[in-house]
This record gives sequence, C-alpha cells and structure tokens, in this order.
Amino acid sequence: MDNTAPTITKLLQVDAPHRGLLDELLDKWSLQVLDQLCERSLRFNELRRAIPAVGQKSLTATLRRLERNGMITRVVLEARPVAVEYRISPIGETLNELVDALLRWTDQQLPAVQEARARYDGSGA
Amino acid sequence: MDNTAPTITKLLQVDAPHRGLLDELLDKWSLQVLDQLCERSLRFNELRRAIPAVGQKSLTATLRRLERNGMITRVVLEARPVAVEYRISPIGETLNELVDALLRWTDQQLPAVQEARARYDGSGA
DNA sequence: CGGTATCCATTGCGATACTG
DNA sequence: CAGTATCGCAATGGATACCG
Repeated sequence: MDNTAPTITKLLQVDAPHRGLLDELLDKWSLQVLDQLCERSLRFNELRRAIPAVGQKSLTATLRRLERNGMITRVVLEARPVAVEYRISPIGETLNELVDALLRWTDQQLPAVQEARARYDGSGA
Repeated sequence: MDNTAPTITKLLQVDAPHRGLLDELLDKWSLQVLDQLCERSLRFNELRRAIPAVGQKSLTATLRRLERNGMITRVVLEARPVAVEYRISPIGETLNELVDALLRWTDQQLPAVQEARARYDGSGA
C-alpha cells in the first residue's frame, strides 16, 4: 500500500482531481448523509427527517453528487406510489471510516479548540 | 473526562459543535493552506503563490479562521516593511495527518470514482 | 413519496483601490 | 509586505408550487 504514498503534499498541488474529489465529498451535507447511510439505508424523506436542517434541494443535490461519485447507490423499490432507498456503497464505507476518524478527532480536540477561540476572540475584542 | 467513544454517529447528530468545527476546517482552501504550512512556515504572499487559485480576500479569511481555531499561529517578525509568518500548530499537525489520510484515500479510489462517474454520466446522457 | 422547476434573498468571491 | 475596504456579479440555498 506504500507504492504511492510519497510527499502527499504534491498530490494537492500537482494533481487537481484529488482535491476536486475531496471538495465534492467533504461538504457540510455530504458528511452527514454519508454518516446516516452508513448506519442503515434510508429513504429520501427519512433522510430529510434525520437531517432536519437540510433543504430538499440541497439534499437532492448532495445525493446526486454522492451517487455520481460512487459513494452511495440509489435503489428504486417497486412499491406504491414510489419508493427510493439510498444505500452506502463499499467505497462510501471506506470514506466514512475516514470521516469517523475526523469526528473522533473533533471530539478529542474540541476543548483545545474552544480555548484557542476564547484566546483569539478575547485578545481581539 | 469520559472517554466514551459511543456510536460515532451520535456525535454528528446530537453534538453540533463537532460538525461545525469540521465545517470550518474542511473547506477548499483550508486543506491546502494546512498542507502547505505543514511542510514549512510561509509568509502571506508565499502562500498566495503556492496556491495560485486563492484570492487575497479568501486567503485572509482562511488564515484568520485557522488561527482562531488554533490550527496555525500568526507570527509577526521584526523586519522592515513588515513580515508575517504563518506556522502550523501542534493541533494543526494532527489535523493534517487526517487530511493526508484523506488524500491517500483519494489517490487509491480515484480510478474507481472515475469509473462510477462515467457510468453515471453515461446512463443519464 | 420523491422528486423537478422557479423565484428570490443571501452570501461568496474576485477584482480593484487604498493603507500602515 | 500584508493586509483592509468597497463594489458587483455569480453562485448557493431556502421557500414555494407543481408533477409522476
């Protein structure tokens, strides 16, 4: 696995597609959708309820983007009126592991961050 | 201090500050600035040159935000006209490790992602 | 239910000009 | 050099209405 793990920095600068991909995947709603679907598959309106702050338009856009990049799959169930289920994909699961690592990091560092904020806000105010 | 690491998912939903922090830290420019400063400290205009696509205004905002959250430190050097150096902080370095993991992930998954995109774009077009 | 289409307010962001 | 201030456009994103 260490075949391509050279100065990671170069990936950022030289190889735009890598950055572009993260830009599409690390936004506010994607992280939350990903996290929800990692627990279990959900329907459109279930997702809306699970993430109350997201608007319908934004949720649709987020789902399309995640689907296009292969992170989730959109499954149309035969049912009356219509039923669509969104599922995490294998790749999506690997991404979610990294996102979880990020979440664990925030959990650890939040106190230090809040202290830093207090210092910054205090010295400037 | 309870080190309970319960279903990470709950952190996302219940605890807004965690998500909020990631929202401030995972944007387009922050990742690149962080990555640059992890290699070596840089001055304002060095950063601009290192990340040509970023505007002055956005760079300033990004630096302030990273500084406020304790990820970098702003060091005013005594020099003529003025010299300011931006340095990664210890916390910032730990964040950058996770970002690097993300970058390595994109490097691994990019082919699969591009395939997914081709499939998506092809079936829809 | 699971969307799309449209309108509209807000914001983001680049370009430009100016300052200590 | 390292910013701040201002302007104006373009893109987000919410609210609403409507469709299969």
